[in-house]
Amino acid sequence: MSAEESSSPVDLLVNLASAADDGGLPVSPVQPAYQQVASQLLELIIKGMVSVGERLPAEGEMAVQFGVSRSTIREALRGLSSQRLVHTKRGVNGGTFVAEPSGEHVEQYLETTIGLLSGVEALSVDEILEARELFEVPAARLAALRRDDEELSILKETLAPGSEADLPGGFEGHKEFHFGILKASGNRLLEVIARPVFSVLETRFLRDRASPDFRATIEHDHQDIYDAVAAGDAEASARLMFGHLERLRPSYERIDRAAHPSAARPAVAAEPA
Amino acid sequence: MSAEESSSPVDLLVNLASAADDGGLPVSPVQPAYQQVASQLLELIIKGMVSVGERLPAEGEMAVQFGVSRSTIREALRGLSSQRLVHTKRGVNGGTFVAEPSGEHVEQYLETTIGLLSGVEALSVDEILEARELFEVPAARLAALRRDDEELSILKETLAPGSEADLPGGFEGHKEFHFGILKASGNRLLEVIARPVFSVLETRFLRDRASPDFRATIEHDHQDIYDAVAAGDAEASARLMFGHLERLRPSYERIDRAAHPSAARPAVAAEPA
DNA sequence: TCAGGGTAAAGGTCAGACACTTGAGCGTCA
DNA sequence: TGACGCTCAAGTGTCTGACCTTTACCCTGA
Repeated sequence: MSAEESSSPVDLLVNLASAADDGGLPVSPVQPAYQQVASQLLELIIKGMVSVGERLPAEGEMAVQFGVSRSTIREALRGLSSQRLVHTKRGVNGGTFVAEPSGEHVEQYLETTIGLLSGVEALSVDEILEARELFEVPAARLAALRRDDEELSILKETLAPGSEADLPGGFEGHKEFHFGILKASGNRLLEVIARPVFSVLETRFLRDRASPDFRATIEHDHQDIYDAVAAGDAEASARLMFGHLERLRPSYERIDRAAHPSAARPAVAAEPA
Repeated sequence: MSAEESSSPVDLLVNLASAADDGGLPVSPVQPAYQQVASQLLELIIKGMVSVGERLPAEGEMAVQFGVSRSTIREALRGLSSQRLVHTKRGVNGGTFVAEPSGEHVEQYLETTIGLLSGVEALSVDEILEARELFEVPAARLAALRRDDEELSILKETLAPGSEADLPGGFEGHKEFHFGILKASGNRLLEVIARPVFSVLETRFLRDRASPDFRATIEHDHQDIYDAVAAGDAEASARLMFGHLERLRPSYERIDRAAHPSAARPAVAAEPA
């Protein structure tokens, strides 16, 4: 209850007047101490005042500096570490370190959250499907223009027939192919964002696992897209990807019909050209 | 260190054999108890075994059920609450509640993380810029097709000349215009993802605030785009948005030149048609 | 030189206590 | 009858202080 005295022997304390955001109706007077501590540490990280890999003071030291107990510091730290902003190590030379941000963590978070958003009113399957097309069609275009030999050979691997046939539904190859396209697009932000969107659709909204001949269709599509990407034909890649996704669409639809009888806005996606 | 006895008087405990992911080199034998607890609670939430708004048992009760101390439970809870998966309330009828997932939280998280990713090797400004075009150009197209009257009038507001002229750089209107387009696109996932991408560019990579005549150019662009959206001309909207973003590009570039001398891959963005 | 044990720093966990918040119930008084 | 206010209890917030566990480093001895 007293992060007031920022006497900071170490130069960590910021004590930004936390009267910041009254986000609406419930005018909560003060934040819990652990939140204030977390906010201040977050500020330090975001503003780059502590750099990646750097060690924060020991929990006990921070407790003294912030004028709170070690438990409070630890609760603040848990929050940050669950956002992958810091990580802790035990033992001598252990401590709390500013984490190197990684795309994987973002993907993980997005997959969880998009899944949850789709569980409430906040997001319909149609929107996720549309977003997927918005991301993957340009990705295919970019992949055709930028893929290097290694990316291409990795992509080719995912086409290998039967190699994963034993997997439930045989959709692992499907997944890897699309991830390969995203990777070959050469835009890591696009990759980081599109992968969880794809994953949510696969893991949460795919009821009817592929029938044999539908699966053959998919594999045929993949082969065509691969050929276009390999040939460096951007527009063909985009067009084929669009066709592919449109063919897949019925497999995903009809899931949230009941739960979300939203006003069906016209489905106009990213048809290339 | 003993979340073993899932005797669950309440039907909450899942005790999924947490031997899951050895994520690489450091083969840590066991996870800390607070992480195990957090994982199990996360599982409950993701799988929908506890529904949105529902109250979890009191901290003390959970401590008994999981066979750990209340501090451990609280640390686990801090992690979940910092991911906005739960929130706590004090007082009678207080407790820990499964949070309603909201797009705002995702945006907040994405803005932070994309910013951090761009601070290390993981993401270049070019990639962010490209992603922005990938998102906003289709958004303009969709906005032209779907915008309703309210969205249109809100969008019009952001064009009001001089109303925000006092703001630093006068870029608030700029921001609101682009957010308005995203909203009018009618795809909430696209909106949630594109907004933080925009924000990162604005807040972290915009050094030279607009000169007066450059600002005039921007406002002119916005007016044109608005007209196209209002007219329902999808392709014109997309084309104009593309041109607009290309005109803005130089303002963002040249920031990470030194830090990221990455192999400049050909910049081929989402030119419409 | 190298293996082994000791050591100390730092996080992980626990138990118990008290403070603060807040809704609900109850009673009093106008 | 209704509004105000008091009290109570449940539950989170915070603190204290202790002990355990992990682990890099150092020192010793073969």
